[in-house]
Amino acid sequence: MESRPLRYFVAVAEELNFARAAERLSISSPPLSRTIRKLEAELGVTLFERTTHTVALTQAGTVLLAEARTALDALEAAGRRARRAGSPEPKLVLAVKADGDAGLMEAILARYAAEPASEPVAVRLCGWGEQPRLLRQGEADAALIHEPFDHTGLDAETVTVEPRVVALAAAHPLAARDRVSLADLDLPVSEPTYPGDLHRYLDKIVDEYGVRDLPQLLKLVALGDIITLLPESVVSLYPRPGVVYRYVPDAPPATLAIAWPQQSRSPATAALVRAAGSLADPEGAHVRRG
Amino acid sequence: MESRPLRYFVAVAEELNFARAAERLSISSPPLSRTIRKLEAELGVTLFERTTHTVALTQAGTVLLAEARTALDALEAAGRRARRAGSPEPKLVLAVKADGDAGLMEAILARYAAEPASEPVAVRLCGWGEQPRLLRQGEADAALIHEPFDHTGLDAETVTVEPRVVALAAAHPLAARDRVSLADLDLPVSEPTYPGDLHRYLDKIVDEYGVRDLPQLLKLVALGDIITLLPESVVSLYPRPGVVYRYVPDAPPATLAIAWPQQSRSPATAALVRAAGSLADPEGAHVRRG
DNA sequence: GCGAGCCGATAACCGCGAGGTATGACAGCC
DNA sequence: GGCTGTCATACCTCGCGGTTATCGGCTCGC
Repeated sequence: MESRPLRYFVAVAEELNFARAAERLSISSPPLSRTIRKLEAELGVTLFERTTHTVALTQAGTVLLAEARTALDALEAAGRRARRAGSPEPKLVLAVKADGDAGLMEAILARYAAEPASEPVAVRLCGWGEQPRLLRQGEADAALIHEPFDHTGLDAETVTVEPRVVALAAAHPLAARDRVSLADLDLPVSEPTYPGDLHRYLDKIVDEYGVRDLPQLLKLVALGDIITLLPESVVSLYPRPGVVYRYVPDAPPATLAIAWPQQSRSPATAALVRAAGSLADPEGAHVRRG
Repeated sequence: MESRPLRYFVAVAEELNFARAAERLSISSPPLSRTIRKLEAELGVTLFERTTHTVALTQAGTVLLAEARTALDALEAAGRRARRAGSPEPKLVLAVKADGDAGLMEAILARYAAEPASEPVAVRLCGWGEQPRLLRQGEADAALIHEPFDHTGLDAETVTVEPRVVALAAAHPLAARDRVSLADLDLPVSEPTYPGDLHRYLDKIVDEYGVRDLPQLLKLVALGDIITLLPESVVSLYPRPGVVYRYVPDAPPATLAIAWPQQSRSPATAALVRAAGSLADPEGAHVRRG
């Protein structure tokens, strides 16, 4: 199995249109068409159901799309990690969403610096939920990230668990109360599978309003357009005139984890994980693999 | 990053000799040499420390070797899984070492057949510890395997936990006893990290005597050359005149797990895992990911 | 119901780069 | 000091991945 045909296949599978896929790959469509046919022949399987005006994935194609993505990610990761390992002064790259460190970054780095296996650390700031991709593609060695996220190919360990607050417009009726319950908030989330629901809820807001970061999100809160649950640690970082924060004791807490690529067994990464893990309160901490 | 240079790199890294690597790849050495140099240039990193008579991996090379192996495995897996998914009647492939199913195979398959999402199952017999590779390279969808094994890229769930017996030559002094303790056996294994030690111990025997399966191993036992710990379930499967089995209550039990590739979320695989997992005794069962 | 417009497949051609052979440079060994 | 074994270089060839041009067929609009 070669990588190029798989890359081409992924492009077509994502576009479901040969012409657009070819453009995206910066080639013309004939070689793309040919390559896909050759791939199908090699696998002995039809990957696309084509009529003249529609392209659809077959069952085998659907399987291949998922597999190909992870394989190509692994390929990229191999190159990136080797490059970094050979750089004159290899640095450990720690990916963090801005202000997504629960205020623990300094403590983690300080503890890490005291470890014998420590190396210089470069902090890489990234956007909402970008961390898994960065780890999988070898652009980062470790990441601080809030649960839940897709653990595929990653190992993770809990760093800290924080209470939740709700961000409300100052004029909101509930703002008068000292603390509020989940039921008061009437969010479109169900209790049992809650963390995932909250994720989806945030995704919807991100889609709908196009917000890219916390300041923008809080602006919407101030305008009274939305309310949202946040980890306690953001309260002191984002004082906003029109926004009040209230504890939600019965909301599932926010879990911050440190994650790293599963096959990475480098002493430096291990030391960083140890440093972050040692901050966790003993009973709350646990390892989750996968 | 392309797959071909990586394949070449792995060959050289494993042979540590360009000529032999070229032969293994069925090419001549100049294009190999060139490709490696090009790869080094692309990564901006030297992968091998070469003198005229020795080739050694650099730090970056060591990192790349590990990463490349997993990436190439993923590539193979993509092809194999797509091929199987597209075959006229896709079958679920379950890898098992012969007699490594603790006698549960029939029960698992029967339960599975009752599941709504069940598909035909093909059992693939394999050798000692081959299962992880089969899963990673896409040759199997699930595997029954004894802990411990390398969980990288795999998820696993405990199926059953069995007591250990020791296989002794009939003439062995301890054969007179009804049950023996670990201390009596004087095996070169330490208690706390035991399962791994047992694995290493078996590996050593396999290396030293060239045994490939249980009958051969039991022959050595009958001859009095070795003693070995086994799961209880093999006792009734391998009655041997010169061999007696005795319980070892204080030995760590043998844990049989069902494992599957981490990214595999196919309903059929999930149903098989469910079927196998439902046989586990509730308190012994747990999911281990990674 | 028919023509215009898209879209994927095919054909013919081209150039790069992967592969081969021959040779060189160099170190260690009898 | 030749001999052997190693990796690198030089040079040639040819296949394959790339392009442009063209075809064939479905869909949609009027």
